Amino acid sequence: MADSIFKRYLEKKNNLIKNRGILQATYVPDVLLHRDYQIEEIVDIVAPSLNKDKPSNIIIIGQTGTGKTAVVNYVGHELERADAENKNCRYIYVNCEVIDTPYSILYNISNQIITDPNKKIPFTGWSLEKIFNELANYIDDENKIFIVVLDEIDMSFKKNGDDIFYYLTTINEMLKNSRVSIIGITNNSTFAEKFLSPRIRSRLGEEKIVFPPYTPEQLIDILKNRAEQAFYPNVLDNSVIPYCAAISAQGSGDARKALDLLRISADIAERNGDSIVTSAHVDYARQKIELDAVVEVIKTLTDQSKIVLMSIIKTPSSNDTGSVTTGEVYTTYVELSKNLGYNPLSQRMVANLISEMDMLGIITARVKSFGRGGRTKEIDVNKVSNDVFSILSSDDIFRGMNLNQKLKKQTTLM
DNA sequence: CGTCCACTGGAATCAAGGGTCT
DNA sequence: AGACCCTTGATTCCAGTGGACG
Repeated sequence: MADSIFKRYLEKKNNLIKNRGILQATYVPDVLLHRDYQIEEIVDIVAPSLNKDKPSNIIIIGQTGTGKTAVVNYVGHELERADAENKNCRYIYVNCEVIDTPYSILYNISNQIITDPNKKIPFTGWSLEKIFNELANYIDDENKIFIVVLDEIDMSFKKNGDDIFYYLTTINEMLKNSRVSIIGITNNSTFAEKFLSPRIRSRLGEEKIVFPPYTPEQLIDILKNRAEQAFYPNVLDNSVIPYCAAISAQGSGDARKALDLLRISADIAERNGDSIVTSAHVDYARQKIELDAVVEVIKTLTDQSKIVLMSIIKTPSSNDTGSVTTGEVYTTYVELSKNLGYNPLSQRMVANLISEMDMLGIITARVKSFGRGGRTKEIDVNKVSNDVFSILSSDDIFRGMNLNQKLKKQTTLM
C-alpha cells in the first residue's frame, strides 16, 4: 500500500497524548476534585425533592472555570439516578448564554418536558403568555418536583432584564401538583445584589453557594488527575503541571484555562515532534491561546463593528498620549463606511459598538472628562495591538482598500 | 465656585423578519 | 389573508455628568 498523505500524522498521532478527550473543557470527569463541600451543600438543599418536597431556590456564584456547571450537572444526574422510579423529580438544564431570550428559554424548558413530537412548541410565533401557560400545564401534569438550572443567568439578564426569572419563580402559584425549584448560576459575584430587582432577589436567592477559585495546589491536583489518564507515562516534564497551574491561578483559578494550556502545550510538543512536554511549550501555548482568542473575537464581529475598529486604528491621535475620542473616531468612521459602501450608523450606535469592543477586551477605553472640552470615552490606540490590525486588515470587507493611506502611526503593513 | 462642553448611559420607539393562529 | 407574537438591530430622545476653564 502506498504511503498515505497523512502518513506523518498517523505515525506521530500517539506520541504523547493517549486520550485527547479527557483534556477538553467539555469533558466531565467522574470525580470532581476539591468540590466536596459544594456538592454536599447542593445535595442537602436538593434532597427533599426525592420525597416530593420543594427544595429552596439556589443561586450559585463563582468565576469561570471553578466547576459550577460540572458540579450542578453531576448532582442533577445523581438526583435523577437516586429517584429510581422516575416518580418524584426531574432535572432540567438550560444554558442562558446560548439560549438567551425569554421565549427561547421557555421554549427550551418546555420541549425538554414535552415528549410527543406533535405537541412540541414552535420555535417562534407564540406569545410568551401562551407558552408559559402551556409549560405550566405540562409541568403540573407530570406531578413531580422540577429542578430547573439556569446557567449563566447574567447573560440573559443583561439583554432582557429579570422578567423571565420572575415568571419562573412565580410559576408555583399556578401549579396544583408539581413544584419548580430554580438553580441560578452566575459568574458575576455582584450580579444578585446589583442587578436583580428585590422581588426576584428574595425568591431566587433563598440559598446562596459560592464557588471559590481553585488554589494553585488544587489546580495541580486536578491537572495531575487528568494527565494520568490523558498522557502516556513520563511525557510531561515535572515543571509543566505546576507551571500551568501557576499561570491559571494568577488569573482567576480557572481550571478550564489550566486544562486548555496543558492540552495545547502538548499539541505543540507533539506537532513539533518533541518527545517530552516542557515549560517552554507552555509559554508558547499561552501566547497562542491569547492570539487565538483575539482572532476569534475579531472574526465574529459584525461588519459595522469591524469598520468602527478600523476607524479607531486609523484615526490620528490629536494628543501626545496616543489616545483618541469617540467624536474623532466617529468622523473617521463616517468617511470610511461611506467609502466601503455602508450606510453610516448614528453616533449613539457607534458609541455602543465601542463600549462593546471594550468589554470584549480588544480595545481599552475609559470615560474621561476634558472639563470644558466635554466628557468622552478615551480610547487607547497604542493598546490596540499590531495583531488586531493585521487580522482585521486581512478581512474580506477591507479587501482592495489601501489601508496604509491615512495611517500615520503604523508604517509597516505586516 | 459655578458654568458648560461633548459626550455617556438608559430607555422608549420603530421597522423588518422570523413565525403561528383562526 | 389579516391579526398577533417575539427578536434583533438601529434610531431617537433626554437627563446626567467630571472637571478644566473663567
